[in-house]
Amino acid sequence: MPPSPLDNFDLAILAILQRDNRTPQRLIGEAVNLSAPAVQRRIKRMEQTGVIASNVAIVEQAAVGQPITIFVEVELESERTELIDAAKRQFSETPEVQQCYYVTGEADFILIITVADMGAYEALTRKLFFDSNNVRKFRTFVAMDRVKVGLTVPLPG
Amino acid sequence: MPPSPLDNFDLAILAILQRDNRTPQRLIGEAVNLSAPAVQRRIKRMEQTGVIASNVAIVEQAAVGQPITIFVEVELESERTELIDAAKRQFSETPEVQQCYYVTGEADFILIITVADMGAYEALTRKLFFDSNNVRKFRTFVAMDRVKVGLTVPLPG
DNA sequence: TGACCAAATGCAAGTTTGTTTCGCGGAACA
DNA sequence: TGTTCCGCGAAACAAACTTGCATTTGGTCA
Repeated sequence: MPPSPLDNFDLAILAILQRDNRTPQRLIGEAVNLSAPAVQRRIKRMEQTGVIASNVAIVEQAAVGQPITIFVEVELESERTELIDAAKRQFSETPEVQQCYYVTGEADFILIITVADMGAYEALTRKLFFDSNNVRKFRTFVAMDRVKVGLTVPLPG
Repeated sequence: MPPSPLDNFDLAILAILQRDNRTPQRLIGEAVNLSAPAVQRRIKRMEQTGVIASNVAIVEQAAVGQPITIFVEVELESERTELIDAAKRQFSETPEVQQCYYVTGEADFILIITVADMGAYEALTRKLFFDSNNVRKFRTFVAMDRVKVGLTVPLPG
């Protein structure tokens, strides 16, 4: 069964939910010219097929005492599959690692880290990088301005 | 007016909403030992004070034809304030630029870009970097695996 | 210590929103 | 032309959210 394609109604609904997923279905319906139940069915289907991965509240990190965002490019010593997987697992399990990508190019991983202060970051580098004997080197970038943040995907239409 | 501090109830509520912001307030109340209206009032307050920045649906980018994620480190020619601001503005306005950070270190900006294919990325580089006469150089990393993605903030407690 | 005030709570009623059911109509197909 | 299959809208229904109010809690000051 091919994942049922999305039509323009679905895309229009997604565009709204991506901005505010608590918009009442009635209003969504008015915006896209559909009845509320029709909107509801489409949302449900997109949730079940994984088009909508989740519904979450975005927390302002400064308000919960984690104002600092840091990027790290990590380069490993060995790229043996099992070591890569071990690294993925460790990064995934670390709460301060907000995002982790395995990439091509001059680095192997790119991490986005959220911490309270530089001391916390320093402690984290020890745990994640120095205590690992598979990290060749890492480069740190400290965010001065989170110019644009989100997981919004550009939608056709 | 100092931003009213968050107590353990608030943090517990945030932890839940960060995972699923459509959890019924009744269930949140049971989880944190509070009545539903109390939960509702706390959520409302955190929304008004900006602790909760927004409520959004997370869209699976592959499902909407944008399967490729790319990192770019951008280094500018000049760091004059007004040129920095112009760059911030342009990156912010570009839908394919999902995230943009102004950073310290060997680069000035780090971008996370979402595109349909490498052709789209190539076109975007032309528009964003080559057509700009203030970009000294940029380095590209293509994500092979989005190991961990989200905007979840680690919460104390 | 004791009285007062502010803030937050729980309960219950009222309102909005979300969900299911049902019958209808159009498109694809034989 | 008749049949089947989907998806729609209207209405009924269920669930969640919201508000008002009396009460409790915690802290301050005489």
